[in-house]
Amino acid sequence: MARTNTRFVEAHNELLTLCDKMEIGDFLPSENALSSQLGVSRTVIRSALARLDELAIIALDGREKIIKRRSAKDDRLDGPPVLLGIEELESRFLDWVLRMDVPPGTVLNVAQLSKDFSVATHTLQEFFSSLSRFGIVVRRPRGGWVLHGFTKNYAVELSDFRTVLELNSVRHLATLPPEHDIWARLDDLEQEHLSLLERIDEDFHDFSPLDEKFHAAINSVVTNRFVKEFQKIISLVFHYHFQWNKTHERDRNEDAIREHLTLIEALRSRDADKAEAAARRHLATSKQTLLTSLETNRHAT
Amino acid sequence: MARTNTRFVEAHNELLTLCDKMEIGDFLPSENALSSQLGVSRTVIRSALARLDELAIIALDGREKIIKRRSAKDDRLDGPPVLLGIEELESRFLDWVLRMDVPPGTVLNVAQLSKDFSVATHTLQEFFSSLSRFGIVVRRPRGGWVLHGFTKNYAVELSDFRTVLELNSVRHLATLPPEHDIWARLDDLEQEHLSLLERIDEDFHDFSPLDEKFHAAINSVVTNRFVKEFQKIISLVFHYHFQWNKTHERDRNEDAIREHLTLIEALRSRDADKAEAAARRHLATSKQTLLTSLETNRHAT
DNA sequence: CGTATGTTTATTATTATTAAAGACAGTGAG
DNA sequence: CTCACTGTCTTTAATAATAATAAACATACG
Repeated sequence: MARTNTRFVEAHNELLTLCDKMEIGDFLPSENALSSQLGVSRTVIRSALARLDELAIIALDGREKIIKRRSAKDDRLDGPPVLLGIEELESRFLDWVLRMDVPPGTVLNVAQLSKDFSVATHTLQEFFSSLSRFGIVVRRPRGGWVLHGFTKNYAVELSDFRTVLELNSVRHLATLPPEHDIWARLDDLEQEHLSLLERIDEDFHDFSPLDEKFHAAINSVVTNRFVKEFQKIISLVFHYHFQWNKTHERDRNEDAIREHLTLIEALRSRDADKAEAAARRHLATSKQTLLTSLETNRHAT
Repeated sequence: MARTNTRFVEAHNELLTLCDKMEIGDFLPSENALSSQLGVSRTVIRSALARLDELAIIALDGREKIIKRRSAKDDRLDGPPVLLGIEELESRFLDWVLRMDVPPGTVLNVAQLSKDFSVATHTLQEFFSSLSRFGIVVRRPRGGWVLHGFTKNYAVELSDFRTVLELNSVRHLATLPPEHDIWARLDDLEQEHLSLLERIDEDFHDFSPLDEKFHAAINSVVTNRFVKEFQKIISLVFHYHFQWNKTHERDRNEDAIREHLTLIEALRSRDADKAEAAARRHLATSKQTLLTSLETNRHAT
């Protein structure tokens, strides 16, 4: 019970390799030095040293920590299974929703999911709480969580919000000086789009990552933590749903590529109005595709 | 240890009053009926009934639950102290940051705060996790939280984000038909502004709530959960900092009132460009005020 | 045969407990 | 003396254990 002693085990083993690197009879550095070297607190170092003393690998005598013998395989400790942190959890959870096609309204079982994802239940709770800010999950009155996002209404509002943010990026981008990095990136992206267009019949599946890359590039010119935070959610939801909707995928993607190219063209001409119009057109198409995909999948409420 | 039995205690007491309302010798309804009536699970009802049986207030005999006697004062149970939920916590926490003038970089002590706010530590953790989406607090590498928001950079990015959202609202508002509610609300707000302007020398403190009301009205025309979520954070941070900055408060507020009036005027003329320009000017002033207030308070990084 | 109850299982919210971090004070070598 | 080092103690956060609850299932009664 209580927290895992991963840090202790790791420090202990690291200390072993450290001893083996030194000569028998040498003195180990001070506890303070060791703690800052291994990046753990002195408390951990002291417990590890105490164990090494017990194993007679070192001899503690006041300030002196004399190395007495080499370490054996058995001296090393096995730590508990490492649990994932909250960052890894995010992508794993969203991937799960995506792949398993979890419908809105599903009750999320914290105990079960924590096993599946091998995280502490506690970590999942926190994670859900943070997602609840975006309404993707909501807390039920008496405990428990429900997957709530990914409904039609949600999609509409998210699309609209995306449009507001991205039009702002586009307007800003059109005013940037020619020496800005973005122009080179746009040139590269243009090449990638043209190349994909040539082999669209076979490789239309490759559009999705390219789409994400393109929109990420556009938004990268605005350095704003709120925009970036939303970008993550937005790109997730869009690509999630696009994977569902397999109807006319080839044609949709071809159209989208052409819209992207038009936007790049307009941006390069530095005509803000033209660029905005092109962006607006493309975002409207995206929104429509998203809504269609919702209807064909009957996940809407 | 483990969770509180609040639900049991409450159901138990409710059941007592229910019995007292009926005649001695009557039969209580079925467990299912009671559970749906009191809004708790059958398990809770069964535990409560079992206790009432022990106290000889009712007699359980197969399906029959016969009322045997009236309840006494002592039969009622006292529940544990009620802990606050996560919603109440939000306002209490933000209020604490505001009043105590907690500087950025402060390490937030979950154990201590959970006592102060009388919530479970667990609840605080979840709450911080949700705030971390907006960067107001951030998680430290090995556990713990730091108050991170409310720095200069944060303020700049928040202002910019606010501008993007609010200009969008303004553009939208200018296109609304005359029969829309918003026009009447704007008329009312105009009167309130004019009235405050007349007595500005004495009542300039009254501007802050009016400002919030005005901006809330503008944004109310966009029904989007993301916009609304942000509105909450934005209005908090702005009014938080404005309370700090007492320099030239009267003049600042008078200027802001005039800017509001100009914006109302422009909106009513349905000239989108004019309205946008007026809004942009006002938001720029707001941003400047926010930055100034940060510098005078030396909380910036 | 349907409704009510008895029983079991699953799941969550919360506490108790331990690991780790950090503070403080004492100690001894230079 | 003093400064780095160690011993001890306090505080804090992460996790396991646990009680409360919900829900599912099985059984019995009318």
